[in-house]
Amino acid sequence: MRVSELLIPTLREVPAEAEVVSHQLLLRAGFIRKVAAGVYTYLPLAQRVLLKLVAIIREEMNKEGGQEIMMPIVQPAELWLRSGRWDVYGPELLRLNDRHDRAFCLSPTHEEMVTALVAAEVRSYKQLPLLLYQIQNKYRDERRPRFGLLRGREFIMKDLYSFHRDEKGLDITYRAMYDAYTRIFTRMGLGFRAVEADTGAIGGNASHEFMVLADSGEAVVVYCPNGSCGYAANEEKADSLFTPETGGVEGRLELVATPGMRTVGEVTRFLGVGAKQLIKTLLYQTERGLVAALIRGDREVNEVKLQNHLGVLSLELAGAEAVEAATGAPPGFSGPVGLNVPAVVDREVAAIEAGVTGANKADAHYLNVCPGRDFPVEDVTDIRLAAAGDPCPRCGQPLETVRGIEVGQVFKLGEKYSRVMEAFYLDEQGTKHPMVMGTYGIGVSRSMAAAVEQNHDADGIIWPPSIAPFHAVVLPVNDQDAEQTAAARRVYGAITAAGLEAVLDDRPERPGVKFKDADLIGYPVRVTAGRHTTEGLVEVHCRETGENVLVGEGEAVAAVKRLIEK
RNA sequence: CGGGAUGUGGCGCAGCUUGGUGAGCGCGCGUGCCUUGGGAGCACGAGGUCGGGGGUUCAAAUCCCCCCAUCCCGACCA
Repeated sequence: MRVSELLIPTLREVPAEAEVVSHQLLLRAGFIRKVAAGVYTYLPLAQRVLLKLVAIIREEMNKEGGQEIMMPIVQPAELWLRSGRWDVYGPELLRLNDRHDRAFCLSPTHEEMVTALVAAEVRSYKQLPLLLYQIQNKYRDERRPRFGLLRGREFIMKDLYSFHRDEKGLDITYRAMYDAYTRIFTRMGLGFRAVEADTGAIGGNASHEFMVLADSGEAVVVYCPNGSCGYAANEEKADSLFTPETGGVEGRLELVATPGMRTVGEVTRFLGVGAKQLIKTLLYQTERGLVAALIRGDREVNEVKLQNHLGVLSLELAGAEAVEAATGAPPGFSGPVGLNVPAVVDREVAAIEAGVTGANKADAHYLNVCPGRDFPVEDVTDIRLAAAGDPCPRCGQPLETVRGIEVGQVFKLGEKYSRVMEAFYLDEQGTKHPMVMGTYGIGVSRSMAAAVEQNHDADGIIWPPSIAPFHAVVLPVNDQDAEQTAAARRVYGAITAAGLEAVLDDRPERPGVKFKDADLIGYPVRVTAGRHTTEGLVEVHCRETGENVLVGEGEAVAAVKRLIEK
């Protein structure tokens, strides 16, 4: 294709709204344009990349027996009322009403719809397992869309849903999907890591997330640097070895004045004690009422762990009024002594001999607080957030953390949806069972942005060849030079005839403009027809390495191939 | 949802404090000349409801009120 005929509106300046590099470069290089906050149009170059990503995904899904279907994005409320998620999903579900005032939503995911379909059409164990997938737009009314394609309100997802007669069947497909995902992201040229993920309060017993490692990622991955161990989990799921430290020496409970000292930092400085001796008391509001979480002063609560432990659907820190009503003191002075709220005690707190806590009185703390003596220790568990430096739960080496962009997740759903949507099958004996389900997602549009986050330099994008919009650009330096333009056309023709995808930059622009655009757009290979065409030579340049070789016109195709296949 | 900021031609911005002069600058765009190995130069030119609505005033991009949009920060670790 000719660049003069393509819609590639590159920008010299960075649009003010773009914060992260993938957003900036995709805008500048003419891949995307914003329509509304978190909603984008994909221009021709982006569409080509998306089609490549989709082709890779489709191939690997089909290889595992997936059958592609298409489902409505607009879905009736009844479907979501049946699963209970109409109420649970909250404001992130983009809802709308039709002219008859019937309620609908734009689907953020299709478990309900696909399970209803299978419930209606599949009856027998002979029809299982069944793997259905779709690649479509999905919607999430983010409270705050940001980072361009990384956190949009409309995004493209591949979701595969698997239906099995039992856990054993699910395990096989789960493993197959895990392997397929590994192949997919490898083929996309992404540096990624599969990590253990949390399965949430309801259902499910295994999940992995596929993280593209990038500083701009919103997710934190905790991993063990010991290669032979290989432990890796997302921050919410991550465990660490329990290494109890008995802080302090048992003594008499003592009330001290701590005027205005609310935070751990303030209290430790004021009293001259270590943060490890502080017992933070956090009050959470749940649908079953207030709950206190006790955690060491130098730790943070892992709310996912806490929520799972409690088995509640909603969990959020209580407001100042609620804290005051329950403890009699403003936030900052809460403590477990005499507190009439059920408490979850972190196992590290239980090990403290004599700690410091809020006194449930404004401007006062207790010293020498003994767990068990001064307050009941009944519900002990691990509710702390793992952090860098903690010992690995498997091998004990210090853990490290890295940021990542979640591009895929595989999840064992179990029977949660099949039960509520009544997806049952009959076994050989004619007995009815709920189907066992799995769900496996890939963020397609997000993967494109993640690829840019990971593959760029000061000049622009550096597409991995497997997902580049075109493999090569052929660039005549001087568009007035008949020899150069003729050579460029010949090489372009040879490259495309060889089955590669190329563009010919035939614009009547000065060379600098064409070079800059080529770097910005990130074609993996550039073929330059310049001064050496008089000797029958063209330059073949690798965007990634900067490698530049002069070859005879006839060898240009082979040189391009070598660079994109390496 | 809370806080902050911004909204002026396609993009990036100035002008607003202290109301009144032809609404300006750079880039981009069109035409012509010229130039051709890293976003050239000259000339001419097109293009703007100053986010929207209301108000104050003889007069509003500029002051006041409301709304909308966009971006950033935060969303409470006691």
